[in-house]
Amino acid sequence: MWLRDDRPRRGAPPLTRERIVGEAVALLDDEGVGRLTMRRLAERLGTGSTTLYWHVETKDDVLELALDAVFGDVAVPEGGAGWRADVIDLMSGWRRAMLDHPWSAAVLGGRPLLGPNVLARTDFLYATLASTGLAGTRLAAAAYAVANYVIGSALMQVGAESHAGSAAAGHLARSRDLYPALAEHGHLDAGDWDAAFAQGLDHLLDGIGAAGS
Amino acid sequence: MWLRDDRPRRGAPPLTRERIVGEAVALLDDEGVGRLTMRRLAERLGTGSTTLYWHVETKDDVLELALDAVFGDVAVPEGGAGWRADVIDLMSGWRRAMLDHPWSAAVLGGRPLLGPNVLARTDFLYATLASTGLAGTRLAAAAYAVANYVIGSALMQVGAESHAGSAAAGHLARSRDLYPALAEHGHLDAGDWDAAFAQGLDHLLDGIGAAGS
DNA sequence: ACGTCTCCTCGTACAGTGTTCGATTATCCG
DNA sequence: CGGATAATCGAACACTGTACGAGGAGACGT
Repeated sequence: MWLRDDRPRRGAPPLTRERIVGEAVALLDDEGVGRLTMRRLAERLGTGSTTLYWHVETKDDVLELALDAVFGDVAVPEGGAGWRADVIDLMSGWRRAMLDHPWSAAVLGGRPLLGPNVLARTDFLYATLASTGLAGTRLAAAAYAVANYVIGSALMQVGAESHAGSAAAGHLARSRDLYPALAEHGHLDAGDWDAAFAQGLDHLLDGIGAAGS
Repeated sequence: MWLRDDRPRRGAPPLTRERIVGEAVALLDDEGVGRLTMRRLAERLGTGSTTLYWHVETKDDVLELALDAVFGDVAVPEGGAGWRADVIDLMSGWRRAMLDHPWSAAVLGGRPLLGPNVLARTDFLYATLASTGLAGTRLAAAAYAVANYVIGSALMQVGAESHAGSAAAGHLARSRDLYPALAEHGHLDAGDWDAAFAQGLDHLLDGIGAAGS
């Protein structure tokens, strides 16, 4: 997908890959991943559905492009505020982007993240973490740990919230005796997601900081 | 889904929910999530496709059940080896289960994890982490952090490996100047996933241990 | 023995899906 | 103006999840 070639052809056509992706994001935001259809997408763009296949190889391409577009909204910090603040900054934005587009969690699975927007932010993460003293494989592992944590967090939160207000709470309460520890300390579903995310990230960065110096 | 009722009826029928789920897992392992079809699944079971809908409400139910079945393979440690070893033990098994069934990463997205197998293991995680001194919301956040990390790790690894041997490496090399830090320290794709996972988990547990005491 | 009821199976059908293919138009270069 | 090339489109195909209603099989009360 990211290997293909899409240089602008002659005479800017009214239908571009950018327009397709933009409308796809809007459609996904409006109706969710289950309702994204080539025909529906084309309708919103005022074209025939098969026309899309001239600009895009497959529906999966649209999803991949839309996903990377979401990460394009993540602000890359200016840097210089100290590695820890910069990482927290970047990762909070990353998480917010995923929460603002909940379908991104479903699209993420089993797919390599190779879009330019993702790579640019990953690169910043590497560069920032390098100033802890980590390097090479150990740096890569630390960067992956942070990225995996934020992605997992957003994923789980989206999943839990998709169930909000349902009978899940009652279900958990009913099986109180089956899951005693869970019942005692409270499932996170009703809790403060932001604080939990910040705390977990703190733990992880504590560990990384200790390892780096 | 987990709220519904499936007590055994009169006279054990040859087609049970368990058999359906078992065959679904086998089919997913064999051919991947894109090839799971009600008709194909029914064929492997020797029944008509619409018969499945008597045992299962929707195709999504099959996926959810299959997903929880995967987590049923995760061994719950005996406990008593110390909280840290126990957590590492549980989480390594969790990760291995997801890597052994790569489709699970794709199924996970945007879905709440409420299956009994997941809950039982989450409960163990809570109970084990409680012995660090954490409790209440702070315990829940720590548990979520660990779970999110392992899920994110498996997710990313599956995604990266699904691309193995493709032109991705060449693509990254070609954009060396765009992503300098990434190029310098090496992407993880070719690296040692197991070691990276262990190191990241170490970092996280270091941070949690320091907070708990 | 018989009707009845409940569990379970299945064939048919429908509305929709992603994608292919060939024909058709629009737009530029020489 | 001719012709190549960029872009659009309609029709068609194989396949999807699922609703619906018709049936079969065995247990039960009488």
